[in-house]
Amino acid sequence: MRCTPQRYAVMAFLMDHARHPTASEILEAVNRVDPRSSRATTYNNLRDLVQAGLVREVAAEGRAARFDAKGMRHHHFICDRCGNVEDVKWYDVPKPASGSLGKRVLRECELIFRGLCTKCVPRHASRQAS
Amino acid sequence: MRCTPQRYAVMAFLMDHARHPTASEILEAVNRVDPRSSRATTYNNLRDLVQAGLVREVAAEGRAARFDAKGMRHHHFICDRCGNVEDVKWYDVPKPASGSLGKRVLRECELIFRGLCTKCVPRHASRQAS
DNA sequence: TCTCACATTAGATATATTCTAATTACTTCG
DNA sequence: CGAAGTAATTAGAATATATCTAATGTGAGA
Repeated sequence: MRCTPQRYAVMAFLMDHARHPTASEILEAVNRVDPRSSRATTYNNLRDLVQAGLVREVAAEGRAARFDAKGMRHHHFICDRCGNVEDVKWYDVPKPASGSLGKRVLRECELIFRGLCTKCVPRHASRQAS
Repeated sequence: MRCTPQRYAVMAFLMDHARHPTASEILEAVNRVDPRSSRATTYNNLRDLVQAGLVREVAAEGRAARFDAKGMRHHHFICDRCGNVEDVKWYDVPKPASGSLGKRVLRECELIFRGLCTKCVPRHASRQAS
């Protein structure tokens, strides 16, 4: 895999932003600076980077896929209210009772926390303002 | 919230199928039997059921949202190869070190395992056939 | 029965992603 | 350097997914 400017820009952006941007956000951000990159290229590059193991696609419910430079391992916190995905410091997780996984081969596991993020906690009592 | 035939059909289908179907799959399945239900209704009902706490939207990477009747709690196993989402018997997970969550309010947490599902293990060594 | 709030519907629209076919750029070889 | 082959990029079309709209249907209580 070559290191093209577009590919590099995608990777660089992901390394800089722990915010788990969507493909569109990445595309937009990359295009603000560099040789205009097209939608297709951004999606292609994201796919390639995921395949190469440099980037991870984050599991979340939202409609748009979110991405994450595979740096330090971490768990994820998803806010019930604003939908933001944030990182939570990694700690080891106990494996499931032997047997519950059957013949499956386990590669990794990750925790997903749900609740209210720091920004949304103060508004806890109030209804969804929007 | 009334119990309409369409809503009931959605719920019934989800209770019957631990397979985490997508909205389209639910729509299609429901329409095979009952008074034809429309896309909009299915999406509306899924949204209502999620809000009512009867159904959960599953966190996975795929493009289409997947749903899950909120029966017994369980974790999820996502196959690297075929993308299927399967249930894993629930067990309690240690809370993160106090402090890593900051001011956030934790509501629940769930584990996501990744690896190869029973069907895909035998083909482990081989390349992706498709 | 009448009425009103809630449900449903078809289809249009919006959003997200992938595909296609043509072009461009890098690398290797002469 | 220049030709040729391969990979990358591109614009826009096509597809998939989700939501919206406005009209219509339905059921419970007055």
